[in-house]
Amino acid sequence: MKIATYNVNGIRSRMPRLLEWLDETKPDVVCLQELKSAEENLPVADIRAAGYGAVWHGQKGFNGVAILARGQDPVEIHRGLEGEPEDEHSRYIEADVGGVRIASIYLPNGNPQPGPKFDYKLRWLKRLQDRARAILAEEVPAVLAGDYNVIPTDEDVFSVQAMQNDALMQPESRAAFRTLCHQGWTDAIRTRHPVGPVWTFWDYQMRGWERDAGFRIDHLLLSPQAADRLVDANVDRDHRGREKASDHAPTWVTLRDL
DNA sequence: ATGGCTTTAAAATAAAGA
Repeated sequence: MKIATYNVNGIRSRMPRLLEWLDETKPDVVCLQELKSAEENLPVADIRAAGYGAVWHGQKGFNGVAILARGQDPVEIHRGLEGEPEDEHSRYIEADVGGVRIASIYLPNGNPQPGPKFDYKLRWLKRLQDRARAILAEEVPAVLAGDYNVIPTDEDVFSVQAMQNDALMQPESRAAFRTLCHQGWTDAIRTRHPVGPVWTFWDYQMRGWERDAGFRIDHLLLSPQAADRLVDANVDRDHRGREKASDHAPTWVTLRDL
């Protein structure tokens, strides 16, 4: 079972790339982020025509997450995170697909820091920890996949100096991500690629792709029951270099079938 | 320091991203 996460940076603008990637790589499950589309404008029919059922959590203008499943309809379990009722950002959706619990996550960016956006990011991380703990208690195979907007370590960024004041790599952001992992989650990419750069994002600005100036912020965290089945994990880097590409590349894990 | 891109929303610029 191949499970991928892909921050598309605007799904309507990215449809040619997304359909091409689905056709070439045929993932079983896809977690999308940054749909940037109101519910009524989502390309539901085009995705279904490509052979994927889906659950969607859209929002006009920005944010927005979805879970796609090849040849079946994901069964929605949860949408949004508890703990902040006034929070209307579409950043979390969770579903069951073929016996695996899947969450599609778009964590707040948090810039500029310090400031209210950074405070929101840290509160959101705390709320995610609470939900993740509840999922672990179910003792099921589960994958928390998405754009975490956290650079976990200095090895995960092209230049520590260039990014030192960025919300993505502040000690508080990293500590919260570490606390989440230490609940019992396995970082699939780092498990399969223990050292060296494995970028998932390259900035449109300052020729980020051409200079290979990237960082690793898209993560797939596996519950113990999923980690036991880990076969491989990687990034579809070449898709970042294509015409009209997202600034993120698709990132994926394969799990052994039961 | 702010962002030299890119997308969305909406009708010219502004917000947001990371």
